[in-house]
Amino acid sequence: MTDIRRKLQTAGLRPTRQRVALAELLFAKGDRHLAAEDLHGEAVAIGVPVSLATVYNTLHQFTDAGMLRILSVEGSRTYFDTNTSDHHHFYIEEDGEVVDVPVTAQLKVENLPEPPEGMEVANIDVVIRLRRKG
Amino acid sequence: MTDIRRKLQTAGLRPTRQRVALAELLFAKGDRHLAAEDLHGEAVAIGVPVSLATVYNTLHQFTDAGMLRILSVEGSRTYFDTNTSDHHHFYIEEDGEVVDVPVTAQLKVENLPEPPEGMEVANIDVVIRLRRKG
DNA sequence: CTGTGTGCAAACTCTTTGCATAAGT
DNA sequence: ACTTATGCAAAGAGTTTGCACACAG
Repeated sequence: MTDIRRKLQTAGLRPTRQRVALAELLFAKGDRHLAAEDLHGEAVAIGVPVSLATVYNTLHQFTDAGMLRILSVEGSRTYFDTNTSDHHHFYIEEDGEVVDVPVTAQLKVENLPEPPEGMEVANIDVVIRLRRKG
Repeated sequence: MTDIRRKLQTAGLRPTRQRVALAELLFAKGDRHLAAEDLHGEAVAIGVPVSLATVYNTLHQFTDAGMLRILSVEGSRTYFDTNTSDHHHFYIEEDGEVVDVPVTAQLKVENLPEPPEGMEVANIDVVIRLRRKG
């Protein structure tokens, strides 16, 4: 609670009603991947009538502050990930659902190539696309 | 030429003027990643006045036929990849540009986790996001 | 001929923006 | 008070769709 307010302060963001509420939703229950509309729905559901535009603003501010990451998955919607450390994802096309690869899997990427001149690696996304067996 | 027509036939697609022209653009020069508007621009540039809607239709038909793949990169635009085999990408955020990781890099993904019950791996996308060194 | 493909324009979805109002310090 | 955040509604980008006309087999 107060640590959420502190977290926001540190990021240079005023701990407004909306931002605190959204941050609580995002960071209370471990790793989450969600789109703006999902978060908006949750906020409204618990009686925090924030606007969708503010949810978008807030998600981007949190991303700029390093509190969230944007997932590399195709599709029209942008997914934000509350886990900003290096980890990887299953992606189920049919449902557009994203699931963490369990850390216990110890998935490793080997022989990482040299990036082109003047570039450095920002991060690595591994997306394992799944389809229903049949 | 005729092999492109055959390729289309095999996929159950009539080799129409537009589809042949688009297929030639796509598959003539090795691996390419492009968005619908890019391909549309190229077609118009060489005097094949195909409509954007047809380019979208065609790209999806080719994808369904396994001739193209959709890339897992975030962002508003959908990128299609003419290389459908397992290979990986650099993604330069600032430019929205996608570059193949050279095959010589021999990048390997190890300890691939078990997919959840009833699921199988369709493919694996590794996106190495780059930023300008500074 | 018959059925599929194409093109246009309109519709749609997700996201961003401008500006007046509200809230934080 | 002063400044930044919020909300609304409108605009924007990319993509999809419906339907009349055109073309391939």
